[in-house]
Amino acid sequence: MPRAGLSPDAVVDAALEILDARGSDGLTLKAIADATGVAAPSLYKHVRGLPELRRLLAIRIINEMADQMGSVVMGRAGNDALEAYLTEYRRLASQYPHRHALTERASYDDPTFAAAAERLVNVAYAVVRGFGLEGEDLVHAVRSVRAAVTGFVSLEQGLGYRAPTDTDASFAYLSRVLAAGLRPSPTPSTA
Amino acid sequence: MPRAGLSPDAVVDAALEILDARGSDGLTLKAIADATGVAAPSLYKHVRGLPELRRLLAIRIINEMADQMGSVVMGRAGNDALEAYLTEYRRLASQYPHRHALTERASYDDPTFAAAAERLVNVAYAVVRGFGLEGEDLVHAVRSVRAAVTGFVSLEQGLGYRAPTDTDASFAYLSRVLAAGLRPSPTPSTA
DNA sequence: TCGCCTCGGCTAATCAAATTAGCTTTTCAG
DNA sequence: CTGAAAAGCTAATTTGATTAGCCGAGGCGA
Repeated sequence: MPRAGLSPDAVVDAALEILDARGSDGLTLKAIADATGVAAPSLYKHVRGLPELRRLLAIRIINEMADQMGSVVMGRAGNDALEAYLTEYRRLASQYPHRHALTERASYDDPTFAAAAERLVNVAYAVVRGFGLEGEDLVHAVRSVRAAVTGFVSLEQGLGYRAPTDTDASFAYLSRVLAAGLRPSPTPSTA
Repeated sequence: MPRAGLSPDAVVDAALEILDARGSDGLTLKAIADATGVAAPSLYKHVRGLPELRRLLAIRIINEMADQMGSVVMGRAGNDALEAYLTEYRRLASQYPHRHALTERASYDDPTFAAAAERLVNVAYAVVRGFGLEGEDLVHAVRSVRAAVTGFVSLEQGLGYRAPTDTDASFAYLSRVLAAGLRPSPTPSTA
């Protein structure tokens, strides 16, 4: 029997496909084993177990997001960049809803994960910095923007928005609120 | 052998305690059975299965949230109400992080669930309406506020905020951005 | 009060998935 | 060419969900 030629990365590849196709509940070692043409226990040669695999998967997803978000934002500034950031974030989340779900509540201690998360967050910093914010306000603004967009996506994917009102319009509204809020002068900073 | 005197409600009671204490992963029928002094299969006399139980639990949690949020907001208006709404939402989520997590991605078709969700959303409507918004803008604004606050809470609970910057201050910042954004006149509505 | 029927609980059994143990066979460095 | 580590495998265990089918408790009408 020839070897399957697996590797931690290959396992994560397969896991990602299964996550996209069957969701978080469908992401089982059994399913991954079948998909890679290997017996379930063999996966342990590449990955410590399911929790570890989920962690690796989250890292992969976040890194890919960072790449994608970074490339979309690049070459833009100010409102244009913010708009692109928000839109692309939402687009990604709706294209890969299960990735977003897996990622959303991820909270790992591990440094590799932290590094990936930092890359992603840095895109937001780049965008928000373009609004002339600095210091603490910059941090607050980044957190606010990320909170708003991730929250919107979660609600949109969950049951969130039942009213017949157009969701795109709501997103545009939120974008305007954020854009307006990020102007350094009037609103924030002074309570 | 005396009866345990269970009921669907009692099962949900026990489930809620276990959820709070051990988190979503710890929420197993086995654990609930032990906690209620009954054998696991007996639970099926009250609940269709784990998925059903989770649904009932989500309904319970959302209804309780609606009660609590409603009572906190009552008697307040405008910025004061918004502030109270946001603060209480965040407080609840941090007091019961696992409830928030269970609830966040809940998406059930069932009408009872929809009713509970509507009660909760209505609190937000009450708050936002105080800013003089109507029609579509009202819906957009409610969605924006809910997105922002749930997103903030999720990020805060996940790994979200690693920077040393004070999280309370960030939340206050977000609150200001929202309050400013809800003024009907300038910002939104016209793109 | 008595007898019956339903309901709530139980035990036994099945199934699925994770995980562990221990064996075998590639593979590839030397 | 050889030996050890790596990568698979099968067998076995564990845990939890769920199903099947049995049985007593107890409330209620006659």
